[in-house]
Amino acid sequence: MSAYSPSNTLFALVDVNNFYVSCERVFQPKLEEVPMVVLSNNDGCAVARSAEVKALGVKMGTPWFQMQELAKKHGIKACSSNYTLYGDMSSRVVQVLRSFTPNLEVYSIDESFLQIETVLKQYQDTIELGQKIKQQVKDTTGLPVCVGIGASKTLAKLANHLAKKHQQFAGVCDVNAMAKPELYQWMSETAVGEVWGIGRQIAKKLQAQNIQSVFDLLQASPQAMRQQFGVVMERLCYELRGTSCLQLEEVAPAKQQIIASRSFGKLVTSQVELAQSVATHAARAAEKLRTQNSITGALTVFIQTNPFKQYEPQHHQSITIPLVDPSDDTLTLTNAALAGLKQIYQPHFRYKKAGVILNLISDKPTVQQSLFEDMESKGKSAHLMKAMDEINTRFGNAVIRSAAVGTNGTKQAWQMRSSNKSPNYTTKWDELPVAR
DNA sequence: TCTGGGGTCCTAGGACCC
DNA sequence: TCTGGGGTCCTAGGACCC
Repeated sequence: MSAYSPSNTLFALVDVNNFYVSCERVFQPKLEEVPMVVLSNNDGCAVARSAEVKALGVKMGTPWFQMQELAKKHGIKACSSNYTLYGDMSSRVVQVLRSFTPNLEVYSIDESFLQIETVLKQYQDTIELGQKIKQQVKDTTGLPVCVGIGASKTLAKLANHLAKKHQQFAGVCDVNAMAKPELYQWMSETAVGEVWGIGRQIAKKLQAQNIQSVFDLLQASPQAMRQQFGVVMERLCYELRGTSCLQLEEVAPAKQQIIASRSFGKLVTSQVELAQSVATHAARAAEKLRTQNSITGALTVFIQTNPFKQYEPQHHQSITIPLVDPSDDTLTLTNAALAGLKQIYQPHFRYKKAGVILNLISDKPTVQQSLFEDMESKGKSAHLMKAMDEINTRFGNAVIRSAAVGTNGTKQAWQMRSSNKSPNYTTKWDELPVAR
């Protein structure tokens, strides 16, 4: 049996180009064509770049002070961020998209997935639909978007990337409608690190085994990828092959945590100053908590030194304070946070950041896995390999959570548990021949 | 001198119960 | 039949996303 069912679904990913920059330009048209960035809190670093600035090779997150020279040379303008404005623009975009289909997932502030196979019959083809969406968003909100279409979310993401990068798509790309050779060509020209879910670390490991392009990854065996990188990677491989594993999430799942944190404009050493900041964060977090009608059963406080100051002593400390009675009360949460701070604070360090995390109450089961390989390394391997073969032939691709082998002197027995992500084969004893 | 602020999921491993 | 650490909860931390 397989956890992955084939489907004929078609996803469209609609993504606003350079979202924060584009929002600023809607209200300041004179910034159109001007190379510009939007800066983070404290005007620390660039969190959005215009196309011109990207073309200059400026990376996401580049500190503003590091690009002074470049800015002077190319006339780069900088804006402080205005998240209220961006949030408002975001909901306007979503409103337009909903007029195309109710089957929509708001994935982030500037991206939505649409399930489009049912809408399609009103249009000549997917490209026409994509262009309509693009035009409609532009006319209504002033924001430029690109549309990527594919048989899975991951492919829709990839298509969106192609639409953004390559002029000839005119902002709309459907990898599902493409002939295979053409798709493979694009895939081999796209670095594996561009795939949704492949970050820096994994990309590095993949490249080390000569998986450089998206096409290379497509060729790799999902099972082998799972062994090395885990179940998320396996899912991703199937997604790339056009088997959809990630569903549209039309209703946003309840949040599991709420974070309120800030960097300091300058380094802080005194407990009093830290306490002021922690109290502010606790209050802000409590406010967020109440607006979504939840309560918290535990609260985490953390303080950190500046990781960029390599030669300064580093201190990352956090503590979780359980609340006897789950609460949403500002005073209760603030007091708990301050009590936590008292326990982790150490003088002599220069702190850069402080924050509060609320852990929301949920009935989600915890997931644990331990691997055969690990048990083997603990010296239980004598008969484990046999047991493993046995288990594999019987249960195929079940995710094994733990396994054990025992003996009564003449017979071997094994026990396994699967994870709760796959069919639950809980405890099961069986006999194996004794190995010698 | 100056380097964001949110989130998610998965895995490892300790502690305690039986 | 009845093997032997398994069951379960919790926390920390790494990887990813925008």
